[in-house]
Amino acid sequence: MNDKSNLPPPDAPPPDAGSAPPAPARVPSYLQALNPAQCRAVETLEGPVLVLAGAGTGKTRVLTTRLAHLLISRRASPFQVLAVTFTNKAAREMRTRVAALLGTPIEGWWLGTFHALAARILRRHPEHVGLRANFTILDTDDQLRLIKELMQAAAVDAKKWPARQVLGVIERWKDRGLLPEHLKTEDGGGIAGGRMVTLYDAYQERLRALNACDFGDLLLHGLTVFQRDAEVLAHYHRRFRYIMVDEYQDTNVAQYLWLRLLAQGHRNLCCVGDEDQSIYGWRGAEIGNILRFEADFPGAAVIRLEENYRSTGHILGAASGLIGHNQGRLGKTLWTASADGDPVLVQGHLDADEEARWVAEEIESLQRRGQALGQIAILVRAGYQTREFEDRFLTIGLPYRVIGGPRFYERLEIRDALAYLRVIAQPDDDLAFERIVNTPKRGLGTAALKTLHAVARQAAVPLTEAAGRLVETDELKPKARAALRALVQDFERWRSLSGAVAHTDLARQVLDESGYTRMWQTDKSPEAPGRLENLKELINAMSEFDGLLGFLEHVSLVMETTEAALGDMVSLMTLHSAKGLEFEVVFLPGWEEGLFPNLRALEENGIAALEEERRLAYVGLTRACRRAVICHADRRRVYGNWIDSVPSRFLDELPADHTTVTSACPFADTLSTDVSVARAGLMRGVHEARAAYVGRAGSDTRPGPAARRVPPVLEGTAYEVVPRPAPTVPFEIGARVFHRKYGYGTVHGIEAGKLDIAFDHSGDKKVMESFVVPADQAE
DNA sequence: TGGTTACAACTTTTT
DNA sequence: GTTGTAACCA
Repeated sequence: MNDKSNLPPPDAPPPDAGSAPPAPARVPSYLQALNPAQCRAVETLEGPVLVLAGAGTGKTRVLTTRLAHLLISRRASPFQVLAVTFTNKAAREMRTRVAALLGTPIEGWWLGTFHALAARILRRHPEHVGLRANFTILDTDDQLRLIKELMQAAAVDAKKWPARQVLGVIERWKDRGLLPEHLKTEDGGGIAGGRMVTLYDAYQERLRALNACDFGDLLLHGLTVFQRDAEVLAHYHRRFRYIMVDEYQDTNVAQYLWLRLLAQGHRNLCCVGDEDQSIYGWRGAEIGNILRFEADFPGAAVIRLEENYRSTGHILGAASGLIGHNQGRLGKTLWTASADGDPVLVQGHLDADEEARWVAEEIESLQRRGQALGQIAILVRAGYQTREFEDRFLTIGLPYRVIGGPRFYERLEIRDALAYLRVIAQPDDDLAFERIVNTPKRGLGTAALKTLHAVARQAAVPLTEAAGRLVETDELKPKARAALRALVQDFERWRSLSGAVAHTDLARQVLDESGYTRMWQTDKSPEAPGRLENLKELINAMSEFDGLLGFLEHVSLVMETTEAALGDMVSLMTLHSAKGLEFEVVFLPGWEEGLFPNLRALEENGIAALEEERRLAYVGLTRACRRAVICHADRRRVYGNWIDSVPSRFLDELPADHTTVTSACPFADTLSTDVSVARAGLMRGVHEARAAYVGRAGSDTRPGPAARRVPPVLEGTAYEVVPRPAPTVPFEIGARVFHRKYGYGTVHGIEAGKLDIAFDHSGDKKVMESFVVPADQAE
């Protein structure tokens, strides 16, 4: 806990009485590396501070240096600093970078995500909210099953109001710090037949009975604990002398309230953020938090980081011009000392396929000039846009990776395995029990489950307990009874082992003895081997943790996949997942009305959504270091039908002196009037927007020579040209092959390194030889 | 209980 | 066009 011994000798004399802040004899080297604004952000330690850190202005550097500075100058011990991030990745990065600055790893400090820190506190005081210390943290899957159950019990039509939507409403309430008792019965409008609040109430009640909470509850319960127990709050006030928050623009109301309560102690709250990069409003983030900071914390110092170290002048100019159209801003003027570079290129296309083909050609041409593929990204508004690019890249054999796929802990087999472990760790976890009671099949079907539920409800006990009682009666048919008894005994045995055996061995044993492993071994579907592999990987991951409980906590709070291995490949991802990253070359396809700005977003949230979409565009542009290319297509297939599209209004908002506009549309200057009309319609209202989106033929409004393509010019850094690996094995017609994306298939045509493959589940595709392996070599 | 068919949905996503 | 879920049937 106390890590003073870990710290290097301080630059300043140690505080003897702990009162007077020590004055460093000289400016430490880690401060000399900063620019004046960054320096001020690091050295302004007392009182509320808002650091407005524009894109690429060295935000992380400031945060980590500030943290290191607090420790090195002996103003605070590690355990007196609370450092909150939004993602585990950010927390990890801060941890390693501070450790690097200090030259030693820090332990016992409070650095983590809102949720992880809140959970840590809640585990210490769970009784205030009716929980026990071993409470379960539910994931979306569990939440939805629970909601569905409750909706069925309340006879709410799940067709009309999908459980997803109901859960969404509850989560937004939680984001805003609202408990059922804060709401009026009619809140929630007509959703779920007007019974939203009743459902919310029932949901919370069930969670308590399950000794479980969801993500929102971690914060909400945290607030309740602080409000109910002044002693507890005072304890954390004493403890946290300095509080630092990253990505403040992404905090929701509950997080804001939580921070405000904790910061009341010493008032040393430093929030870092950028209102122009607030892109999570749709999941409860409240941009008002950052806009209101000075009003919330009177006397706050506001420090702007405006020197951008990432992008060229033209990219920065284009991005700044665009974001300047937003109203809700605190305002920053980013500048750079680097060269102007090339103007942002705006390129029109006929359709999405042509767009993908063109981008692929550009990438190949960049590659020929030595551009590393790993420094090229394609950032899309919606996940499905990656399809055309993937198809194209597969055809021409361009290596790429898609970021943001399905996550490890969300896979079916992993969730099943975890359910077994959860029941062992927390017998009240009915959701986990239900999940595996008949997986693998043990003849405990709907009838047996119904009886079991009845017993549980009648005696008001959890399912595990009810199962124990039920097998003593003859309510079940003999076969079902025997099966259930076996399961009950299994769990008793495993639970008694859990103290004695290593948790990894326990897990292995549970999977074997329950028949779960065998279930997949006998399964002949193509996914089965992979699933078994994943189960092994799960046990592997467990060994990093001391015990079962610690592992389960990790799984609940860190729902992320470990970083994919970094090969030299083009990255494909959504704009949202690109936040915080940077690439030398960025392609931004699909800048069309309806897609971007996104029509559904506008429908839901009007002008606020439009500004958020614009921030998303800003985030996209500012990811680029040297070159940004924006594309739009005249038509695009949306769910099977062709939709004519109009170039995005954001294109008009790009300052002309920072952009070069070309178009592949041969009618570029003949249809332009309709477009302005359509755009005007979008400004007036959403219904007209829809008409504009679906109804008009698209073209580029800008005058100028059609179809003249301005080739991208890169500044002359030379790179090693990496030769593509030669195809591995020659394939024959009829060969069974495996493909990373499309699965198993049969070759039925070969020409010039490309294979025609009939995939078992993905239809016929033309694929480069180097992208498939013989079926028997598949992982 | 498993398998098939019909129907609808379908923006972004971390914890 | 694709995918996932719910209802229905053998």
